[in-house]
Amino acid sequence: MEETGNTTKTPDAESSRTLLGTRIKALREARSLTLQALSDRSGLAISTISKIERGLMAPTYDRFSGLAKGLGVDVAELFSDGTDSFAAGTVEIARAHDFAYLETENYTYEMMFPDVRGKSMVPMRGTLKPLQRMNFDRMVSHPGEEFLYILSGRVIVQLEGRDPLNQGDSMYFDSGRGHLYAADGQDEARILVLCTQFDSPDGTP
Amino acid sequence: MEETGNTTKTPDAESSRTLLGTRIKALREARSLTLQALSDRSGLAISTISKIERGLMAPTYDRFSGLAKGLGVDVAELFSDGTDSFAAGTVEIARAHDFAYLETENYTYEMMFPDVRGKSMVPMRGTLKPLQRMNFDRMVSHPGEEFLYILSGRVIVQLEGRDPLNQGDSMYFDSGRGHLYAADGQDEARILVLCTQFDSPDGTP
DNA sequence: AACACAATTTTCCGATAGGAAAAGATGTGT
DNA sequence: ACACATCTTTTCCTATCGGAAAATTGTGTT
Repeated sequence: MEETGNTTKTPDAESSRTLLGTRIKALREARSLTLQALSDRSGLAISTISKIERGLMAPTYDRFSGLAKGLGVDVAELFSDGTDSFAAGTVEIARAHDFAYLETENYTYEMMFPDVRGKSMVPMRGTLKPLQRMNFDRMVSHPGEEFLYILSGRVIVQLEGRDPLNQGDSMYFDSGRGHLYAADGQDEARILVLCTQFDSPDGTP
Repeated sequence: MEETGNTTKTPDAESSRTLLGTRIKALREARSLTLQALSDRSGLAISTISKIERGLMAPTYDRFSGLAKGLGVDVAELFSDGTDSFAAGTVEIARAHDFAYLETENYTYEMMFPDVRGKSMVPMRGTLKPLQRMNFDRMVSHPGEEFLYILSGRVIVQLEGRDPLNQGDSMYFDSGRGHLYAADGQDEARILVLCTQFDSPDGTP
C-alpha cells in the first residue's frame, strides 16, 4: 500500500475534533460557565479551552480528564452522544419461539428482544452445527464481556485450547479475546449467550 | 492558599499516566497483540504506544480514542480508575456443578463465577420451589437490568400479573421494578438469571 | 462618540506529543 | 555459538499542544 504522504492526520480527524468541541461548548453553556470559570474548575488555560471548543486543538489525556471534571460529567459522556439508553421500567417477554433469526455459515442465532433498545445485555440463543475443522478466520472479537451457557450438547470453544463444555457448563470471559464456538462431535449443540453491549455502530455483535 | 509556582503539573500527573499505561499494556497483552499489531489497529506509531504504556507520554484525544478502538474497548474503560474492574482477558469456566450455593426460603440459587470480581453481568441458576401463596414481602428490587431464562418447568413472575413463563421463554426487564419468581403448579422449575451488576456492597443481588 | 468592562480570540513561544528509523533485547532453530 | 527473526526501547526531529498576555469583539453607561 502506498503512503498517502499525509502521515499525521486521519481523514476525519478534523470532524472528530470539531464534534468534541461542539459538545464541550454545549456543556459549558448549559451550565452558563464562562471560559474563565471553566478554566478555574478544570485547571486548563482559557485559551486552551477556547481552542478545543473550536476544534483547533486535541487535548491530551490529562487535560481531557480535567476538563470532564470541571464540567462535572463522566468522561464517557464527552465521547458519546449518550442517546438511546435503556428505558426505565421496561418489561419484555420473549416466548420460546419469538426471535429474530440470524443465520451464518456455522450458527443459527436467535436474537432475543431485538426491539428493546439500549439494553446493556444482549441475550441470544443459538444452535451450533457440528464443525469438522475450525476456521480460525471466523474468530470474532468485540468489546465487553460474554457469558456462555450450554443448553444441550457439547461445545468446543476456541479460545485457549480448552476442554469441550458439556450441558450445564458455562463460561465467562472478556469478549475482547478472539473466540469461536462449535459443536463437538456429530450432533448439534444448543447454547445461550449474553454479551454486554458496547453498541457497535455497524451493528455486528 | 499560596501558589506552588508549579503551574504545569498536577501533583499526581505522573502516577495518573503510569496507571493508564499499565492498564493499556494489560489490555494489549490480554489480547496477545504486539506493539506492531496494535499499531496497525489503532493507527498510532509503535514508539508512541510504547511510551504511553510506560507513562512517558500522555496521548492526545484523537490518539486516545484510536487506541481504544484498536483495543476494542470503550473509551470510558481506559479512563476509569479501574477499581475492582473486570480483569481484561479473563476466561473462567464453571462446570455444571461448580457453584456457590445460596439458599433462601423459596429459592436455591447457584451463583456462577463468584470469584470473578467486577464482572458487569452476574449469572446465576436457580431452582424455584412451588409456592402456594405469593409472599409479596419477598419482592426484591435493585438497580440495573435483569434477564430471566426458563430452563424447565413453569414460572410465575410477579411483576405485573402476567401469564406464567414456560420452558424456553425469557424475560428482560428493569431490575428497579420489584419482582419475584416462583414455580407454577406442583413441580419445581429451573431458571437462569443474569443481572447487570451495580455492585451492592452487601452482596445481595 | 468615547469610555469602561467583560468575554472570547489571537499571538507568541517554551514544552511536549508523536512518527521514522536505529539500536537494543529476546527468543528459535540449525 | 551463530545467524535470523521478532518484539521493544531509544534517539532524533518536526508538528502541535498549551500557557501568559496582548488584541479583538461585544455590551452597556454617561
